[in-house]
Amino acid sequence: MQPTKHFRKRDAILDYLRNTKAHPSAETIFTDLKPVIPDLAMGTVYRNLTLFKEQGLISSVATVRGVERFDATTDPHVHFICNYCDAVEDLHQLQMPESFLNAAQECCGGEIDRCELSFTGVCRKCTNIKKSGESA
Amino acid sequence: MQPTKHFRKRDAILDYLRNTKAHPSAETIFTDLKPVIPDLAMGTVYRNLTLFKEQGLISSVATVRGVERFDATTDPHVHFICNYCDAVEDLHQLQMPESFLNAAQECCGGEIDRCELSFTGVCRKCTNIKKSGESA
DNA sequence: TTCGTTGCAAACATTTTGCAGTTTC
DNA sequence: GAAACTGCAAAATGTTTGCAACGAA
Repeated sequence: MQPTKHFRKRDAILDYLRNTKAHPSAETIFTDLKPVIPDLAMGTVYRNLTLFKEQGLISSVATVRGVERFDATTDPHVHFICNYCDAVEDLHQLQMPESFLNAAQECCGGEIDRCELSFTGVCRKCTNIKKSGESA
Repeated sequence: MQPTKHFRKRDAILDYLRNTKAHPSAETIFTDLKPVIPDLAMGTVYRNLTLFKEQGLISSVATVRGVERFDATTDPHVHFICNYCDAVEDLHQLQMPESFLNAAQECCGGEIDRCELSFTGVCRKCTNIKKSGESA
């Protein structure tokens, strides 16, 4: 059976997350979807985000200035967080060494189910802006 | 010149942080210090934590269930966060490979100033509790 | 009709802040 | 006395939730 034609907010939210690399906050999701779905409510965004997390469809990858950021990419990867523009980028190329993960499991003594690695700094774009500001 | 004898809240808060491995929240700091400093206010705790962060004396190591957790240990190290009891533990023994850090710097294109690695799971203590609960 | 989904607004929890009083030097 | 620090309470921020209305099957 075909999914209903009628627009379901839940699907829209998940689609949005699956089609972005920006690691958006609930607020960003809301703001971006609102023009498309005028009667969308923040409560719905939060409720569905909570649901998706429970279902393992998305994960919370960071909290930047007190705001939770989400990612629909399920395989573990490394993030870079910019202190200036608050962007959260993927560092796909980086792979955590297997031996390192094993060592972690070994020494924590408990059960590890997730691993979150974030580098913080100034992204390329903001570095350039800073530089041109200084030289001016 | 000797530091004043008079009790300064700021010092007490920093001392507290330097003498714990628990990665406490603002609330925990407040609750633990309150009996010792009865007229301590939450505002003071928050204000000083913000200050310490700016000065680089402490850092925010994680946000667990929406609550920020602090650490006065400045050298970068790995953390383990328990999903059951919300404990944040150090994994001192683990050292991130130098080559890995270099690769990160390389591929992010910007400037890295910090790196935060956290494993999430169930700590030894809570694993035991779960086990004894199941077998009972 | 039944159950899941949602809008709305109120409630909540955490953190920040303005102001006036206090402490430090 | 000037400047820094703090208590208090109010405000701001981000998130959750109760309830009634709505939608899908």
